Amino acid sequence: MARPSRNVDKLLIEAGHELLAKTGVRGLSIRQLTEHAGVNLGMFHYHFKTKDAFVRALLEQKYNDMFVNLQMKSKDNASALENLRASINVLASFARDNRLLLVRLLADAAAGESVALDFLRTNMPRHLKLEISLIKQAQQDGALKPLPTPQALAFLVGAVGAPIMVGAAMSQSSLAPAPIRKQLEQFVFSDAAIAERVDMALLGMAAHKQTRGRK
Amino acid sequence: MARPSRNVDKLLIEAGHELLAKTGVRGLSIRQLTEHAGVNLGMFHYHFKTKDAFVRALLEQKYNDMFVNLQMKSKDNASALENLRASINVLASFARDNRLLLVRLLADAAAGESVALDFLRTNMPRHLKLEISLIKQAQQDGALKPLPTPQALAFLVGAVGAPIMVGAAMSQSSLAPAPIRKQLEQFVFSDAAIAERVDMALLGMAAHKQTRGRK
DNA sequence: TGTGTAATTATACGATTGTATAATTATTTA
DNA sequence: TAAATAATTATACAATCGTATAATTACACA
Repeated sequence: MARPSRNVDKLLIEAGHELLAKTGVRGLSIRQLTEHAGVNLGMFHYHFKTKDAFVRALLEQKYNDMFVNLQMKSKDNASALENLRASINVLASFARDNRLLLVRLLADAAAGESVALDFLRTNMPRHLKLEISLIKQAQQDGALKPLPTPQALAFLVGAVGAPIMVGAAMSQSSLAPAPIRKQLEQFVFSDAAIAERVDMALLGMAAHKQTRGRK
Repeated sequence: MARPSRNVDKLLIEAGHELLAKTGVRGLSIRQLTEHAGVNLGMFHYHFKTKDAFVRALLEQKYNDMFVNLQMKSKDNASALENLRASINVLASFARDNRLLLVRLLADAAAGESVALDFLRTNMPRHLKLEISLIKQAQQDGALKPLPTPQALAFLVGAVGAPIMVGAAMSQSSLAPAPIRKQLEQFVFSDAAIAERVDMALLGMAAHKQTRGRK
């Protein structure tokens, strides 16, 4: 190496993390990025060549940072239902902590952004695998009533996770005034609120002696 | 009027509805739009001036088309809980029927698109007002356990609605393979699946003699 | 039949985008 | 000290974007 690097690639990555959470993939402009990082425009192409490659690197790094701490270990001595409860709680707290990026990622994916779609396609199934098997196990145990897996998973994840995503989107888009945000923090984002939703969802999915008629 | 109109404005609106559901606000290009409508580029400015105005017109019209059929009438002789159950079912079926546009709208809003945000800010509260009051009423009746309103509403809407939105996004983005889509149709989108989720959610929120400890 | 006028066309402007590259700088090493 | 070379700069290109407008067309009506 002839000339020592000023590590502008790291500056770019850093700025990228800040901006991506605010603008999403499509809204992220390279010039805005380099300006924010205090770096020459040409350096972007020098290090990353294309925007897609950059965002990929960004997501990959964030993914590694985030998911290192997400080790889910089931206890063999506990029931499938209790393992599921614990697992969903961990997953939801994790989603809460990284809600800004997750909301962006989902929004980008919904908008058809291929980088975001690829990322989700590659990484999401891995993290839902455990939950799916626990749901099936708990159903076999008779602790949860037999539901089609897509329905069961969607219900559980929706009931617990959707409030987090919607809350995050509302907070960031100023769709909610300041006082509402405080309420969100306490009643939707807190560990207690998450645990409460998990309990309610599992209670709703529980096997009951008598199915309630609808309507 | 000197020269008879060929009604290109209606062609544009029609093409707009088709494209908006696929591309979102940001991804919608005027040239792509006029091309799709088989119309000269200049006609766009002639009729709508700006993209924002066009999208506003698009959403307004869609809104009128959609929400005409969404008349929610509570029955006085039924309990608040049963009124809530019926109301959520109607709302969810409605979301299911218009899921393509709704997903786009949410994604655009999450991306900070001001037209989408304005639309949601203006129209969403009106439709949730009834549900909020019914939740409070059912809680006073002792049918639902006392939860903070944001938590109760988010849980209910998330549990019932999130599966629809996620399913729609997955179907459209080819994030789900074809066989999975068939499953979605049956186990997530159907009236029966919706009703099942509503029942489960309300069951989870119900007042129970003894609160289950968590963990 | 000719005139007024609304609808339509072709074209252009300026801004912004992602990407690319030749020239210059600053350092290591021989 | 000179040569080699990685890092950095300034600048440019082609495409696309939303928006705008002068010129042309086609019809209603007097």
